[in-house]
Amino acid sequence: MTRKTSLKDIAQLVGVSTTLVSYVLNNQKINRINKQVAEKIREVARSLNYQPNQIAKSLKTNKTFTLGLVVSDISNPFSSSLARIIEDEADTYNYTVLFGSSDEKLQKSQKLITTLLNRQVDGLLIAPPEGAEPQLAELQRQGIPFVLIDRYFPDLKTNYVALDNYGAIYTAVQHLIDSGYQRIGLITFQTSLITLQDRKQGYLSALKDNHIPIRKTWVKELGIGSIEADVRKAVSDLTTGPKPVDALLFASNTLALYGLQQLNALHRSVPEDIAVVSIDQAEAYNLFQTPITYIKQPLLEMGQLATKILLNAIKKNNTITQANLEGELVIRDSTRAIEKEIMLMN
Amino acid sequence: MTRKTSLKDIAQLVGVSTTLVSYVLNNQKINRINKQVAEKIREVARSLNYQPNQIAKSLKTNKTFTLGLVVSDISNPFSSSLARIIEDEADTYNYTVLFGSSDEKLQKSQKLITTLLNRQVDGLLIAPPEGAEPQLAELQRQGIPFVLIDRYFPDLKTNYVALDNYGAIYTAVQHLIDSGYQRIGLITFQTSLITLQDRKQGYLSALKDNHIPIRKTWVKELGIGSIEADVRKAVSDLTTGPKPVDALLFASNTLALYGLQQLNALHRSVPEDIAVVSIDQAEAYNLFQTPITYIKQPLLEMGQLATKILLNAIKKNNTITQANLEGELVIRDSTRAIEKEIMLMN
DNA sequence: CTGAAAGCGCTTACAG
DNA sequence: CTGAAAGCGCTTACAG
Repeated sequence: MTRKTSLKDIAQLVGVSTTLVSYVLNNQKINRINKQVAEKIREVARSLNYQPNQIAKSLKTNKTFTLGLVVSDISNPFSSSLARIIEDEADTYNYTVLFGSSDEKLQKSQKLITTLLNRQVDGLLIAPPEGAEPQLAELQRQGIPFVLIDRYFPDLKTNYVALDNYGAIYTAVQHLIDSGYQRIGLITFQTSLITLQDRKQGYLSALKDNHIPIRKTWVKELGIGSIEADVRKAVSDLTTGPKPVDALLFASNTLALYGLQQLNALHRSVPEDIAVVSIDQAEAYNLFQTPITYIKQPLLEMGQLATKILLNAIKKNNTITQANLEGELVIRDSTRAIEKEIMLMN
Repeated sequence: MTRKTSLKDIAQLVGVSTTLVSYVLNNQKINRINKQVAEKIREVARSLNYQPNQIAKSLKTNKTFTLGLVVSDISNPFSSSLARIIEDEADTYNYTVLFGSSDEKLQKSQKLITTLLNRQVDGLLIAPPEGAEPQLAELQRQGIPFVLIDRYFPDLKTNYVALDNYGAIYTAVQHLIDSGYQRIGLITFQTSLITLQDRKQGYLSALKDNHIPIRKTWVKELGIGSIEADVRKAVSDLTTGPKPVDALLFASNTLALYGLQQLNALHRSVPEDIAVVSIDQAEAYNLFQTPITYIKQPLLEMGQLATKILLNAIKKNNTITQANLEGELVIRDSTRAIEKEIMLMN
């Protein structure tokens, strides 16, 4: 690689000090500098196609204009959509984004954080896996600016931006009930993460408030082992037998994707045989036999707000911001009110 | 942020020079160094939780162990899947990935490349937009290591890893013909990019080799304006009228996603009314009324190979590698052979 | 076996 | 209005 031109090259060509070149190209103390000299410097810089070495700049200024993004898996549509929004927002402030996937593993998450910090990112956006409290507490202790996205820990006083999970699911279940569904199953992950816990809680509260007795068998909490097989089995279990559920709530897009496939495989009609609600939008829902009612996450707001909070934190603004944004229930055909046999029998 | 511990801190505490500390922590000249001193240095480093400042290291060594990834849009499943594979492969060699989305725009692509280079990435992985030849030629002139992914330019002697687009589509069309389809429509983008040109060429050649006359109206080349509306119109045009096509080939996952929705809207049965083949896998295809036959891109091989080639190029290996990888035609129900009325009429 | 010193490419307080 | 000099945190050729 041919050596890039440096401040020194320009200084020598113009016959001035690097100090002056630096000031001019950074538009500093510009009113004190001889106009002709400044113009000459700019001209030479242009002709040599000067590009500042950010690394050198960073070493001196202790700022890299780089953000670290730790998601669960960048190939998941939720993560990649968020990544795109963060990229755009960061770009507005001349920041670039380094990313990594933790695969919901504590160790990978820790390794990523360390790597990103060694690369001197100015701050971190993190979707932390279950049990990440100690890692995050350590970051806090070190005074490193970070914002959690999608997930957070109630015991940790950190910046975060997440969905109002409780409210979103509550609304969805209420909508199902209002549409005449009473036997509502929930397929979710088995995890202590507040995100999923709140979703379950929203479901339970909505049932309770509507005086619908809660049945343990209606809630399927899946491990992170063989998701596809587990979802398929859960769907079969819930929709088969003498008293199948009449509605199904999926607590994530991955769960919904596999669950809907299983409903296809079982030749269930939606919503005639069973109503369906999912969380997270996915292009895929549009290809299903029936358009799916879903809870739309405010991804744009989430990504932009998280980035803004982080940039503020980097600027030593020490307020803590915690945001639980409202989801939007997008009602489509999969939760249409159905004349129920059970009603006809009454 | 509390100041991080530096080499100097360790040196002072142990009572040696930073030179020695640097050697020990980098396992250099280790056989010449006093074992006890080395052990002491390691111990202190550990106790202070020393983390080297990569920025300082980079400035000196001129290596950042960072790769720049320029995709069209990180939120597109094709890009994000590739990003994930590249991330994992890069991580194997202790590299981290900076990413950016060009949105198929020359100017954004150029700006991204400049930004990434200013951040001193060791090399670039680029999915270039149409017309990027001059940008890339300039990179070549500067001796900057890079590898193109998914797209490339025949006139440019650069590293690239892409699909054998011609072969993949040829195989798909042959498969359609073998299944009894004769009136095959192609929906693609209007672009000079070889990727899409080869796809069209594969389609045309397969028809020709099978002595099926080529009809211009069967090929819809869409601009990048309002994709969804254009796809829907193209699908309607091709499947309506006195002589509709009996099979439809989508040249990208986005096209397929919208096209399939339109087939749903038009109440067309697949494959009874019309057969469908798409390129790129997408989870979505599984939710469609009929599982879709598609050309599976070898994403894993593509991402890994591209990363390996780039890392080799960074190590001053000057061979140029150009790879057109084979796609795999995954045959499913959407191209099942159908008893055709037209055949019955014979 | 060990260390003083130069230098990577910048920024910036200070002096004139 | 301008420049010499120090320094960011490392690495490494060189000398002893």
